[in-house]
Amino acid sequence: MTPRSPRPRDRGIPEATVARLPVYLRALQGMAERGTLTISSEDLASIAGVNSAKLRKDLSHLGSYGTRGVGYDVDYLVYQISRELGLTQDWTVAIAGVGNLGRALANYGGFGTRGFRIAALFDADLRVVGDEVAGLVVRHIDTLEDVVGSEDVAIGVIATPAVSAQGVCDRFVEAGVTSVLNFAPVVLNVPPAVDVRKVDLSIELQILAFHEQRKADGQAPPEAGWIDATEKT
Amino acid sequence: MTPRSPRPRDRGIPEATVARLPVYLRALQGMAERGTLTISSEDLASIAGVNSAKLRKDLSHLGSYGTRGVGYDVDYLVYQISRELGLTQDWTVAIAGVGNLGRALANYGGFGTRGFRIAALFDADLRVVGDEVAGLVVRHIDTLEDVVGSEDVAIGVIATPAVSAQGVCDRFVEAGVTSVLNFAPVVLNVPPAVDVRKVDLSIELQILAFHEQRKADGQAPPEAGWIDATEKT
DNA sequence: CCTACTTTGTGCGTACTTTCACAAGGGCGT
DNA sequence: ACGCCCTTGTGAAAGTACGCACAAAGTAGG
Ligand SMILES: NC(=O)c1ccc[n+]([C@@H]2O[C@H](COP(=O)([O-])OP(=O)(O)OC[C@H]3O[C@@H](n4cnc5c(N)ncnc54)[C@H](O)[C@@H]3O)[C@@H](O)[C@H]2O)c1
Ligand SMILES: NC(=O)c1ccc[n+]([C@@H]2O[C@H](COP(=O)([O-])OP(=O)(O)OC[C@H]3O[C@@H](n4cnc5c(N)ncnc54)[C@H](O)[C@@H]3O)[C@@H](O)[C@H]2O)c1
Repeated sequence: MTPRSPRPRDRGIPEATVARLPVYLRALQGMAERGTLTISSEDLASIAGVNSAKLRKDLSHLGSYGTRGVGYDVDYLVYQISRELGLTQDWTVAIAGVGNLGRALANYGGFGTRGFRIAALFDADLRVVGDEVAGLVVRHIDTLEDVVGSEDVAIGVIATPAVSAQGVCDRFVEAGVTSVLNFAPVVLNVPPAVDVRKVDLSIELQILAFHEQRKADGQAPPEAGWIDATEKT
Repeated sequence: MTPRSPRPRDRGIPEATVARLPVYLRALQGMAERGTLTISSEDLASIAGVNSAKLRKDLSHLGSYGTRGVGYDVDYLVYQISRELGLTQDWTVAIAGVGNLGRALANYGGFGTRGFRIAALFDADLRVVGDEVAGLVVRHIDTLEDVVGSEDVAIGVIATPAVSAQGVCDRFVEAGVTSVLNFAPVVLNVPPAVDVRKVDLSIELQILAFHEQRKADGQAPPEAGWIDATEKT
């Protein structure tokens, strides 16, 4: 039953590790651009804002790609992480809701450069449908099923108002999309085979407010040196 | 040394709980608008997309605000969570970087309604400085220190390009801001007394890609029934 | 007042995460 | 060819988080 024929790495990479791999990847790509050939776990961890033991353990889930006494080959590690994350192929993205946020997303260049191709924009508002945004013509939401099928959309982005989000999500799912990125402030209900990730700015602000209040309440919390700000999610 | 005079709640609320309180709060506010007076942990958990035991344990960190056999009083719980999160006061927010994203944020109405007042917009581009966006005149980034001081800004939002982010962050911190929400794809370095939360769309997409690849590789992962999509952060 | 029923609050086992600390591996200088 | 020194990879410990299952507490009805 052990299907570990090609690579030594295990099937099960911890979720916490997966969430950090993109951070390492970005740091490594920066190093590569600057011409660095190898990097130690200590240095990379420092750039990525994590503990070096954590970094090593994270990377150990992919395999033994380091060289003791030397560190990691930057290019090789970039490749391994990219492959692990599924970035050696391109992914097709569709955005539903072309308002303030949807437009910002569509116009953002940082996606395409990382292997995410925005293939379609949808909106329900007839004043918006037909507009050209970021080189794409906004389609009517009712064509979602057709387009998702023909364009082979893998990831659906929801940037509609909250009330419409569940409906749009259902349509994405019905059309075969199994990954959804949700910006609307609602909890989406999906079948278990579908992954949903949410980005919720109000929640982020509220978490900050909580800690801000704590600082004000008590007193100055203990201090010592500088730390790196990583996700405290 | 036990300063637990007024409320029974403990000083230490788990981070994971804090991150969920805003979700509960939103669900409860929806209930309140619809005129619901009380709600059971089971029902609220279902709406919020969490396990009911988890919900009860989360709420128990604030105190014993439920009534056995009945549930929780919606209005009372809204108040308690709001107070815990520090939403009984307004928080002043400043946004640095008024590009695609900064504009979307400034124009977004969902902040003000939740006690977050956008007090200032900053940009470095002289073609942008002076523009009116969402009723505010964009100020030059070099006035940041003055404005943050006079407006008593508590939260700084960074929506500049990645290269400028650390510099802008440093200025916020120097000016006394101790909470930062970062949209730029870089790891910010801050003193320990400062909280940073990041929103990184590329990372979210890459995490989705990872799971998408897994689905394609192996087979449908084991599951059963419908689940609610909560943060898997 | 007493019984039946509902729902909270939490003790406890399990699983995941982080961090420490160090043996083992590998390069490099001599 | 050898030994030193650096850095990885990983056991083990400590810290968090989760979710089951149930006693306790409260409501409602007779
Ligand atoms: N703008 C922000 O900075 C921001 C911040 C946080 C959260 N959000 C959330 O993101 C979402 C979008 O925000 P926005 O500011 O872009 O809103 P918006 O009102 O500017 O845009 C929403 C767009 O969705 C379209 N739409 C409505 N129903 C639709 C449907 N059923 N199918 C397809 N399209 C539909 C509308 O026509 C509109 O163009 C909202 O849920 C909002 O709460 C936005
Ligand atoms: N637009 C999106 O949907 C999106 C998505 C993901 C991430 N991001 C990130 O958010 C940030 C902003 O994205 P954007 O699309 O709005 O970029 P943008 O280029 O449209 O806007 C950036 C703005 O920041 C200003 N700026 C540059 N240097 C500055 C400085 N030192 N001080 C103050 N302002 C400065 C620029 O003048 C410009 O107006 C970027 O880091 C980007 O990677 C954006």
